[in-house]
Amino acid sequence: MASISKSYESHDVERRWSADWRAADCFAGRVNPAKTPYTIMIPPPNVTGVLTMGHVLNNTLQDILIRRARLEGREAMWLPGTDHAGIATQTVVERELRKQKINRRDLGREKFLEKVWEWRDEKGGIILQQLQALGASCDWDRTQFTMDPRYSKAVLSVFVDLFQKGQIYRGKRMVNWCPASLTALSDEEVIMKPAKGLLYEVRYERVDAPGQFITVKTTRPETIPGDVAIAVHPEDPRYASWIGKLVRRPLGPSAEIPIIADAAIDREFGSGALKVTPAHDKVDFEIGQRHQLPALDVLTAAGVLNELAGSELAGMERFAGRKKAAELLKESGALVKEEPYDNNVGYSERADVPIEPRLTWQWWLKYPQVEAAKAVVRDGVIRFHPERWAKVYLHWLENIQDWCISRQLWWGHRIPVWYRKGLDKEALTAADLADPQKVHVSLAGPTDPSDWVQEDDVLDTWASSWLWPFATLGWPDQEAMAKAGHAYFYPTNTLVTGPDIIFFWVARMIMAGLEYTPADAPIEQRVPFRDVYFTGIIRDAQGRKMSKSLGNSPDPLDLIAKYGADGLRFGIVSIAPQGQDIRFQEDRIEGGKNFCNKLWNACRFRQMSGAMADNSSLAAVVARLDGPKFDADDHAILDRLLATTRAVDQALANFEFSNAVQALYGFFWNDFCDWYVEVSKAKLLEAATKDSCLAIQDLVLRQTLALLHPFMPFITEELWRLLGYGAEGTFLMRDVRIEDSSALMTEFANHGVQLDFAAATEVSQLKELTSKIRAFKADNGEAAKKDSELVVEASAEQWAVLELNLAKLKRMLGAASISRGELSPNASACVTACGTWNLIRQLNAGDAVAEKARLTKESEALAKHIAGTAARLGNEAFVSKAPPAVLDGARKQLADLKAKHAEVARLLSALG
RNA sequence: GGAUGCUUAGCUCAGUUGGUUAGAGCACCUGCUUCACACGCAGGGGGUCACUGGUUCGAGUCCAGUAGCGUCCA
Repeated sequence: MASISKSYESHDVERRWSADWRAADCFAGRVNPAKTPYTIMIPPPNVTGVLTMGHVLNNTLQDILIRRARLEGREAMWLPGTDHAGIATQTVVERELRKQKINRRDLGREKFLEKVWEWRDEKGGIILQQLQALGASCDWDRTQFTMDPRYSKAVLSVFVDLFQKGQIYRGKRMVNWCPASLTALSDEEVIMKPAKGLLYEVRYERVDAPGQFITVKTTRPETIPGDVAIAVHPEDPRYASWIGKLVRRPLGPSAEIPIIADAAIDREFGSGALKVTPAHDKVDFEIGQRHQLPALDVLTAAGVLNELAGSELAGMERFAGRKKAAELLKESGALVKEEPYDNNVGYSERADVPIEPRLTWQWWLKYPQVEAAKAVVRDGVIRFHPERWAKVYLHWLENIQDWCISRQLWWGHRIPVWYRKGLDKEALTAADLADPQKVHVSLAGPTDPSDWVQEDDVLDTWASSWLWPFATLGWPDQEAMAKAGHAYFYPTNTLVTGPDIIFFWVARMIMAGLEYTPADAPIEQRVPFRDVYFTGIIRDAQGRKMSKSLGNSPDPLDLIAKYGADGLRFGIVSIAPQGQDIRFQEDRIEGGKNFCNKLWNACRFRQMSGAMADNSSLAAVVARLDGPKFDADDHAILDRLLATTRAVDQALANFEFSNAVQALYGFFWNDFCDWYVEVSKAKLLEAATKDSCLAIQDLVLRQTLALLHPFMPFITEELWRLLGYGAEGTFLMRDVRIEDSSALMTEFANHGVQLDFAAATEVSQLKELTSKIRAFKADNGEAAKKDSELVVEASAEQWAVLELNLAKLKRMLGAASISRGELSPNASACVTACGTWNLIRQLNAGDAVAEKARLTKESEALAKHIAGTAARLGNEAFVSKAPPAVLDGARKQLADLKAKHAEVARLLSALG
């Protein structure tokens, strides 16, 4: 067997196991009716993406769930893939092409798409390799891409189906227009940002009464040429006589526009009058509709003022146009005032430019299954963790708006709609759209393609990823579904994602899942997942969101190089409390690495301590235990092992990942390494106790490695092999079944090992004694002294306990001897209370004075505490109302305190 | 404006149905190259639990309000 090196070197270990696991096909999920499946679909990262800290957290958690499920004997399947990310990818490739002085429009649609595919084949999906470096145990052979031909077919067939069901329609409506990407966006893709702008007060002169003006306030004077009316509230007395009159538009081609009355007007804002510009504002558009007003669009798609804006503004970019418009209004005297104004401006999520409300033809989806989608979350068929996100989800569904699913892009699923040649797309009526002679909608396309023109638009990316949980399993193709094991792996179990895409993705997947499963199937079979775990957002140390532009996001690959994948995983999980945002601090990752090293060295110590015996199975290790010869430490460490096993089980069942990590860390470092391994050093010197002690170490290490494996897969697999727990060709990650605490106890019982759970009390007393004596030695500058002569005052019973543990204590206390003594009144000696025992120590005169002061202080503190407890017990209300257990606790506490107080008094008097 | 989360040690955070003297990691101080580990060991200091009021025998924990920070929605 290879010996274990002095420190853990992650790089080689990770590379080696990555390769071995892949070669042995350890990640594959296969249909196996003898096992219960456990499925996770990865939230597909953008194909343009690179690994961020958010991905590290999210995917580590998924890998923990998947690896744990495997260890529990379930058929785990984690399906990976990438999202074609319409706008993002198209933007990246366009940028690349621009460097070569190539414009997408010059290239043409087909050639451009070829370029995108080339880019994707060459550079796309790097993130999947990065996930492999992190140790993600995805079933890589199942990797999916939302633009794969088969997946695309699923997307388009859903479009056709929903169209046929009447859920999809085409309409000319106000959309969020991105003037940079030249496409419509859904409401969810618009980010509201506070902006500092100017509010312009502009006056419009009455046509029939020159010299009389009505003023309005606007942030967008450049759209004045698009004004078609001024609106006031019908009950506003200030304007009662104005309604129906005409005013002159103060900018752009000269025009006279009416003053109209509309109840939607806010009388409190500005002068109570609103300029109505239906082409450039959603509210104005609605007012325009109510009053049959035209919409004058003064902007081009790219956000440049057009000829309708008038010769002075035409050709100007919208923000320059705004400035110019203000100047022109000033010159003509129409600008009354200009003041700073804070408001919220919608930005395009992708292009990060202000969006423009714009009237365009788009495809819209009336969401299916809205009520059912509410019910499954409300009724707990799907459980959100933390639960509070359910409220956010339900609120969105309550106020749901139709989804604009068309995008004016090339990269994406081209909408399977064909228009009869020669038809004016912009002039189609609802009847036209329903007429198969004029509009053809199908997967296959028309049989006479030359007579038709296909829709240019593609679908919103989310209109493909909302099918992810089942389209990745071959749906709707029966043969592909059978091959992928759809019937076995669907529905999936857990979704791990960020709350930022609860609307984009989670809600839509639930609706799609419900829509595309048989309505008569049990509801548990129709939802796409049962549990949704929402991670927190990783922020930098200052609490800012990590972003490329701020450059405040560490590169996870650098962190892997520095701390190891396991260190990174362990560290990030340890700082990821349930559902709270996370402030990233690199020292926590360093802590993860240090823990790896600790684990490594504890195993190294085991290897150096004695020959390896049969570790090949739990039964084999347990058979080596010599139960009847266990001392208190043996009982206690196994007791703690069982408790830790239970704590981890429970934490994982509740998605409390950081609690699981904390339980393992505390157990292994403090209970095992700092205490049990230290007491082992004496036990290993005795032939009588050596073998059983080594067996206990083997047992603890075995169980700890299994419990830790989901969190730190590489180092645990390596140590598993090095310590002989698994034979060549077998893997901890694939071939091992983790035991829960009751299985461990059964195994112990089978081999005649009966744990004494009371031993923990004795051990905690020994720990207190040890710690007190060490503190005493440290106080006296004897911390490193190896040959202290210690005298302990103890009753016969107490001494009997100490005697059993003398060898261990001597070693840990640096004592040449520990003997029993009695305190006699003598100014040069005193005792220190060490839990149940007292340490007698010799003092010189000066130290005696200090000791007296110390004891006096302690006595006073005790007296104060006693008074408090006594007062509590003296309170009749407390005695009559508190539960018996609490009452007993208080009484016992008082008795203990009094005993301690008396003891301190005795020591004081002994000091003279 | 509505919703929601947070405020506990110098920092980042735990603290499960209310119950002894509120915990961890890091940082800090002291000592130690002890035959697994200095990526370590031992010892130590450090907290009016944001504020105000209420409920209760008892509040970090429950309720109401206030302030500050954050997020989502409009």
